[in-house]
Amino acid sequence: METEEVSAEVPTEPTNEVKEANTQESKESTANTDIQDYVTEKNKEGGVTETEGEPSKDIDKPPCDWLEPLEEDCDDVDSQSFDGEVESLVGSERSGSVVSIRKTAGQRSGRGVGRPRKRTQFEADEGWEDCPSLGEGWKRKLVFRRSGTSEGRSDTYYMSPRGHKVRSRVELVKHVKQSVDLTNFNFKTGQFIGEGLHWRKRRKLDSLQANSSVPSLTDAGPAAGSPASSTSLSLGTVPMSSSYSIQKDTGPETNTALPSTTTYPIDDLIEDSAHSNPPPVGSSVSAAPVRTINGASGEPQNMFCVCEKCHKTYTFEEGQTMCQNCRPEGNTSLAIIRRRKPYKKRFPCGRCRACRNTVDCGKCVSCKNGLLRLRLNKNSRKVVKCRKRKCLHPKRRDRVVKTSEWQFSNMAESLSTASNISQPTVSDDFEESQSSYLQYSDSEDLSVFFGGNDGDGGLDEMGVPKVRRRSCGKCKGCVLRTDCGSCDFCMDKPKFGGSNKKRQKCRLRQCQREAMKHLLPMDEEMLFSQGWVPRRRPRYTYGHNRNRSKKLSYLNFGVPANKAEAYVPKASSGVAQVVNRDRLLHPNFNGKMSPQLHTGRVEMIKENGFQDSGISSRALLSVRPDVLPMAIPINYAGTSLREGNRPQGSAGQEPYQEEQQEDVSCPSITQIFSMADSDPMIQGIDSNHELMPLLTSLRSIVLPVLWFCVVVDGPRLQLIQCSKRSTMADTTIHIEPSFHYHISIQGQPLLPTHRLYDSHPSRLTTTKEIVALLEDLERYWVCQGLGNKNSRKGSEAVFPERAATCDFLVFSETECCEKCKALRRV
DNA sequence: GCCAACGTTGGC
DNA sequence: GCCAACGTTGGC
Repeated sequence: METEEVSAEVPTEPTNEVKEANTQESKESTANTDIQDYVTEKNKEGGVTETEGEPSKDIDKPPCDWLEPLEEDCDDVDSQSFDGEVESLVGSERSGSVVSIRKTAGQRSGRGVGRPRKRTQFEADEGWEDCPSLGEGWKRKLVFRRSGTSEGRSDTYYMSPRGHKVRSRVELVKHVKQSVDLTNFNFKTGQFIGEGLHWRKRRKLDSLQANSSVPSLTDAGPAAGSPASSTSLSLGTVPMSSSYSIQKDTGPETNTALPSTTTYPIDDLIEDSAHSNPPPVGSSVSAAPVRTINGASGEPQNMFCVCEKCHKTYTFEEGQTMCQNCRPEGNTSLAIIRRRKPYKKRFPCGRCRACRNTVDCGKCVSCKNGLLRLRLNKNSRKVVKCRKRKCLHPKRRDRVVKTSEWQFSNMAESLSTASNISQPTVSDDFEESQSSYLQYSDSEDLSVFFGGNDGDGGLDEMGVPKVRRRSCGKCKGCVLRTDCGSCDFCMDKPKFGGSNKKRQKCRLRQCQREAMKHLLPMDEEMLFSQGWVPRRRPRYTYGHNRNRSKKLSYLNFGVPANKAEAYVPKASSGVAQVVNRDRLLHPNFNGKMSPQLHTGRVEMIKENGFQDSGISSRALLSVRPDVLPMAIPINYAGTSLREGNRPQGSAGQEPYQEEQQEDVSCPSITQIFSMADSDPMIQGIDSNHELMPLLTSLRSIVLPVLWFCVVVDGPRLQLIQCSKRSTMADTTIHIEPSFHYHISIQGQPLLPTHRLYDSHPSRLTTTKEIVALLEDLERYWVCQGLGNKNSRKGSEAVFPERAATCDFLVFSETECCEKCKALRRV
């Protein structure tokens, strides 16, 4: 049977690509041969054997309702791996890419290979090929994903002549907009339209809203199985067993599944049906569901579909997925559409008059039909929704979630009196009906802060996908709209020059309330009200840990052992503990704990400086042992818990150490407040030295982020910004015994004429004055000097060329000081 | 136990 | 299509 391809005209896809592709057919016969070779191999790898004229075995599989949430097998097995193959052919490295894929597939089969850790394919130097379309020096690279459901898919990267790696079209535009117009540039292929063959982009069906079609091996049609069709391009895609496949029929009705068909999202069909006139050929929008691409006139021809049940072809009828023989009664297009649009499903608001109505009217069409149905079949369980009870203000899922968040936010304000929290008001009817989602959503959101469930795979017990619940929307982190740009998660972001591996939210913007649930409930509010916030969002544990209790399943929101410093964000207003990896491994910690366990534990921030050590001690006791804030000891010089920091109300209780040791199942920290007694940095200063009280005070408070006080020869105190990611990196405040001070930046003194000195006393005698100075310093950053050639790159230290009278410190919104600016103009 | 890596989803 | 970032997995 001769089969011709049907254009999968999807909105936004220019059909001139299609035409162009046809004109290029003969030129690309070699490419098609390559495709055939590769697809044949892919088929073998995938265990799929498909011969010309024979139906794919996949076709015989139960239909995959592609308007339902897809199971992975529905599209992954074929489409995703094949997708990468097509992309490889699209690019300039046609043959090479195919080979690379094969290698990848082979590697994949081996156990223990796994994805690269230390160096990703993107980072690897090999595989880059010249991309002359963008200009000299530009390189392009295809990276094939090698794991999970995206295995075989490819990402396209570019590297500028300067070595900057570009991961998206947007980034690319930023780089070349001065010199190259990318309007007609195909990011995937690395070519401009008109340069060569342009395959129609494949698009994944990851969302029904995306109006995408599902590629499959059968999509390889011309390349994979049919030499006869090698002269045509498969531009459409087909799900393995589409319920809505359409093809141009060139032969008699047959029970043979065609090697290539084209599918259309139902939504497209709905929209298409609304158009009376098809768009002109070449327009980017398809107004009708079926168009031939090779009909000379461009006029639609008779279209046929494959019945999803018997796989016979039948004349296309809008909204129908089966032939007339298989079509059940009442199988109207609208019925299908309504049933298969889960992502647009709306939920009753639960508040309107209709929702509150608990009694069926008995008069509306729905009620009458329901009664009739009951008469005909008393066992019928079909729920009939009285039209008088149909929600007047249905909400989309996300709106429902927001509602619940709003409810929580208001409730959260009265956290201290948890008994005041009222349950969401929903009508009985609402609860009884299918609309329990709202209630679920509310309770689920509340559970975030009151010991809710976790780690159950993204679905609740009712099969409803969980919403993302890591944001209360009210806390300081949630309210913050700008990334700090300096935490590790920010540094990972492409916009900050990162490689997008971590893909996590800025640490400063992570929900504080969400994290607080990892503390003992009785103290959550107290800790939070006192400004304690975990530094890192909690981890969920799955897999072999999934049987652990929910509480214990949260094990860590600390910092990796080797990145403790980097994890502390810049925060002008925040006050944080200093984290020092080595000090966290102080022998005073329980010897049973591994270094990794130690440093991977919790780090806490105190948002506001505090003097009341009792608060902090109480907080410490409140934290579960396995989430103890490791940074605390550093700031508690010479003040052990037993010596006076016993929490309020704890008189008569067992000593802290013993209390901790009771819990043998969790790591414990003993004598945590005594470690500073042996601090070698303190040993260098006489206990009667005038700086000692100030040092002790500084150690007993929480300094701004990564400022740390040390004693140096003199003796004198130095407050050092320890984070090299801070704008104040390598900045030191030197406090002399006379309490006079000066500031140095990168070893250079900040001139006494600097404005910073004006707003602070000439002597720093109290912690308050010091903290004020530190916080003031955080408003500045280091002058970038004369040029930007050495401007900030990641976390590297910057030593730009400067004016002799450089101010060194300029407000962070200013690039350089006036002196350097003047020199720049010269 | 831990986390880097990345698939995935939803917003825009 | 891009982006942010949540959720999960597999290797160490």
